Amino acid sequence: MDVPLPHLDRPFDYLVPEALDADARPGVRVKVRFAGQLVDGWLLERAESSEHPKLAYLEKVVSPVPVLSPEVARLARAVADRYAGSLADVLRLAVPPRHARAEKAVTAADAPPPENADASASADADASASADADVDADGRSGGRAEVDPRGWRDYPAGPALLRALTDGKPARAVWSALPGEDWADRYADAVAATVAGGRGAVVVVADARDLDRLDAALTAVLGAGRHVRLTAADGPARRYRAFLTARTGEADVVIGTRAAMFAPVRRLGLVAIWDDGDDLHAEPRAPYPHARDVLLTRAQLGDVAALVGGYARTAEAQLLVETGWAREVVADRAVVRARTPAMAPTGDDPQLARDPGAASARLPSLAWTTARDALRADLPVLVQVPRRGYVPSVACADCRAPARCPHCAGPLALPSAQGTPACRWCGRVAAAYACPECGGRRLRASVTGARRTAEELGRAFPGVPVRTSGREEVLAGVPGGAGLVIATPGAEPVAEGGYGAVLLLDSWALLTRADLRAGEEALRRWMAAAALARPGTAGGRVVVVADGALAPVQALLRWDSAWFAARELAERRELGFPPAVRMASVTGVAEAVADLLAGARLPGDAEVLGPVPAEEGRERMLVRVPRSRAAAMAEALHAAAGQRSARKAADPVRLQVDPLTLF
DNA sequence: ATAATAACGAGA
DNA sequence: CTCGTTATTATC
Repeated sequence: MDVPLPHLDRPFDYLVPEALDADARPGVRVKVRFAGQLVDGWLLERAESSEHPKLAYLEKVVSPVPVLSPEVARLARAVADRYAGSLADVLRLAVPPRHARAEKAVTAADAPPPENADASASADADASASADADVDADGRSGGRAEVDPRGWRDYPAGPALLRALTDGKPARAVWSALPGEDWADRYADAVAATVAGGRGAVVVVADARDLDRLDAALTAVLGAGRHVRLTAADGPARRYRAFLTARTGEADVVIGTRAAMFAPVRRLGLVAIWDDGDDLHAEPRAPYPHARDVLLTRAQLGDVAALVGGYARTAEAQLLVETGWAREVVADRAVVRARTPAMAPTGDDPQLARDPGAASARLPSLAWTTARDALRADLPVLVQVPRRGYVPSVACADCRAPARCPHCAGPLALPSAQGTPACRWCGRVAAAYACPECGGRRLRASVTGARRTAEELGRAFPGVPVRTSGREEVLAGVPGGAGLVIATPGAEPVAEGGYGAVLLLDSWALLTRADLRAGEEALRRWMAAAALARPGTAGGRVVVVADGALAPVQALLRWDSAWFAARELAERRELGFPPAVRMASVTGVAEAVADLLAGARLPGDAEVLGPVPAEEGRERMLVRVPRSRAAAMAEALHAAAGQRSARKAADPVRLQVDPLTLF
């Protein structure tokens, strides 16, 4: 039933009229009369009989295409259960809205497949045997030919991973990519290995740029037509068309943003996610599932291999490794050292005054000389700056001159509305700030975006082309010669041949966020930028403007995010934070939150924490349980939400399991 | 949303 | 004890 009310989150029985018998197959959309009105619904299964005494008839089959595959139906139920949500909410995410014209175009070409094509949904031998027969009949797969592991040879466990994929084994890997790694090529290899074994794949990336890169890499390996892109950004018609192409089995490799995480794929053999720490992987609509968890659930349910990769490792990925659920795929230290650019932290800057160029660019002198040297060697330089509006820097309230750190001339910023200003570069607190221009002591928030930084740097390095890549315009790549590239995190273009220097200027903004993931996120963004530099042996250098003693900075310098992730996970165990435990947040007006929690039959060892202030007028309570009680907690909260919705409680309450931000 | 149904209380 | 009204709950 396509109604989001949690107390109606269960199947209902209907009679199938003679006229609809042929079309009324599991997986089709239907309309039924429910409580007097016509509502949309899903036909989940056909049955001979019903417990229910008085059944109504199915009103209509919206379309005979069984868009909901058995595997996805099962997955959606599991995801709803994990996230204390309703099946209807998950199905809204899993099956894109119908587009009649697109449907006509696709189904005219080929008829929907017989149900036994969904071999991945069941582990039964008959289904997989017939699946193998299909492959040979298709002539699409040349048996079990081994795929060239190419760049995977740099990782001792890499070739074995590809072999396992080709052999159809449910291998599970957490991959830490080397700096300079062409991750898209490696993912294309993994998909090719899966396809060589006669199975399909789903790969999820964070944004359109990563998707384009993966698309190109896959086209190079598989050719066109074997894979399909599925992303909400393509619009309803193309999205539905891509969805149907996968559903009919015409394409058995689906790549996309998180809209693709539920994509129906015939004989699914591999689910993969790149850069699982990117917060774009968290679905903002109820029940707020995370792409990584949806894919891992899929792997778990379906005897499917899983690949979780990134330059940086998340605490969640670390947990997979530590529990033995997945194996890590990492390079040997010697290889890491050979590939890593030369890295140096810089905070204190006693030489600032002696470098007029650095002063005018408002850069610490090590950063400035590093950039200068790279430009002289005719190599591009990447400067990573905070996203506009991310953490506002401040200016004098009287004369509007930007407030600069008295010590290193870095921009000052206000960590919170009433906090004292602190330097974004060296972190020093400027308690007794006085404007050097007019002597004013009052500050106002201002924003120095990428464009402004670009202007300043352009003046410091005259004659050098300056490009910016940020929210408005994201560059995919830049040429190899001398040039400055100013980019916000996540928008760093790839440079031909690699950058000669990468300057990471936003350390303060990243590290001082009041967020559980601040350190992890900083490291992730730094590594993503540093990965674009040449190896140290080829002149690549990275300067991070931050205290070299900080753990995330240490992890960057050693290119060891596994170490950092282990540390991070240990800390979260100690503090009792996810992913070491399972948490849920309950958000709403105070009475509603209290009402829901009062009605929830939580497991005995559940802790209720809070309230934490949320958006205006709301409050937020956190429920914490050991991971072994996760299912019970989700069930209890979902049931309590059901009770409330059944008695039509006025104020809505938002339930989020493992929310991305806790404070 | 709306109908069935349980709960309740006033009047006979 | 019944009838009429109101809260509750299920909705195939």
